[in-house]
Amino acid sequence: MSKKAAHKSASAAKESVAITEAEWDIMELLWEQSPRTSQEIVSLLEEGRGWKRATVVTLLARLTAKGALTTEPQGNRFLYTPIVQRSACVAEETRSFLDRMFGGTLQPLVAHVAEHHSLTKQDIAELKALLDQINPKA
Amino acid sequence: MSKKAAHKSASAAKESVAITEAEWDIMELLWEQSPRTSQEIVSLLEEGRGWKRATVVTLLARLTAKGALTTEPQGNRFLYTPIVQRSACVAEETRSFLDRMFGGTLQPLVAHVAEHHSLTKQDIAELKALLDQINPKA
DNA sequence: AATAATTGTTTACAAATGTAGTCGTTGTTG
DNA sequence: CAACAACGACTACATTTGTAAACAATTATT
Repeated sequence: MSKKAAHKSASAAKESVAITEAEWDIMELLWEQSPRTSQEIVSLLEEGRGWKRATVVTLLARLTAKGALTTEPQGNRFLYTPIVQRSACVAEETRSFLDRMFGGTLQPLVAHVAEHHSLTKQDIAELKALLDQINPKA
Repeated sequence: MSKKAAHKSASAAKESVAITEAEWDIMELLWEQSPRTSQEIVSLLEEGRGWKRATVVTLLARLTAKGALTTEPQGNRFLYTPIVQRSACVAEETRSFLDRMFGGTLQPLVAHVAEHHSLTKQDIAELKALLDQINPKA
C-alpha cells in the first residue's frame, strides 16, 4: 500500500476556515487559477517569496487539513483546488476588520481613508459613480 | 533599590508598533480614556473578557516593552498612557488590509461591502454626502 | 536494473501569542 | 508590629505560525 496520495481531508461543512498570512499567498494562486500542481505553486513561490519547497508543501498540507482546499490524485501527485471561495474569505476578513476598526460601518472607514491615504478627485468620482450603481437592498 | 516601578520602556522612535488581537483590547480602553491604573483595566477586562489579573498585567508589560504605551509612577503603582495613536494604528491596519484584500484601493472594498453586507439607501446617501465634503488632496 | 528526481508525510524548531501562576516588595490594617 | 492585600516582575506553558530538513514511496532516467 502506498503512503502516497493520502491527504486526509478534514471534516467538511466547515464554514469559516481561518487562513493565515502565509497561507493566503498559496490561496491567492489557487484562486487565480486552479487546479494546480504543487510544483507550479512551489516554483511560483520560490521566486516571488523565496520559500523553500518544503515550506510550500507544508502550507498546502495545512490548508488541506483545515479544509480550505481539496486534492485530486493525479497519478502519484495531486491537483490542488480551493474549496473556500475567495469572496467568502474576503467577506469574513472585511467584516472582522470593519468591526474592530470602525464599529462595523463603512462611513468611518471611507472618512479615514480620505484623510489618511488621500483620495484623488478621480477616486471620489469613481466612488460616487459606484454608489449610484448600487441598488439598495434594504 | 526597589524592584518596584521599573518598567523598562523599549527604544523610542518606534514607528509601527505591532499590536496583537488581545493587546488591542487593552489599547482600546486606554485610547478611550487615559491614564488609567492597571486596576481599572484589570477589572474592566475581568468582566468583559474573563481574563485573569495576571493576563492583563502581562499584556500591559508587553505593550510597555514594545513602546505602545508609557507608564508614569504614581506612588508605587503606575498610570498607563498610550503612546501610539489609535488613528496611526488604524491607518496601518487599514493600509495592510486594503492591500491584501482589495489591491490597495477603496472602490473594490465599497463594491464588496455593497453586495456582501448590504448598504441601505441611507448608507449610500451618507457616503455620497461624505464624499462631497472631501476636498481632494491630489 | 540502477540511479536520480519528484512528491507527499513526518518531524522539528524558533518566534509569537494567549493565558496565567508565583514571588518579592511595598503599602495597609488591626 | 504582624498579617494581609495590591502591584509589578519573572517564569511558565500550550498553541499557532513561519520555515524547513529528513524520509519514504514512486516515477523517470540512464
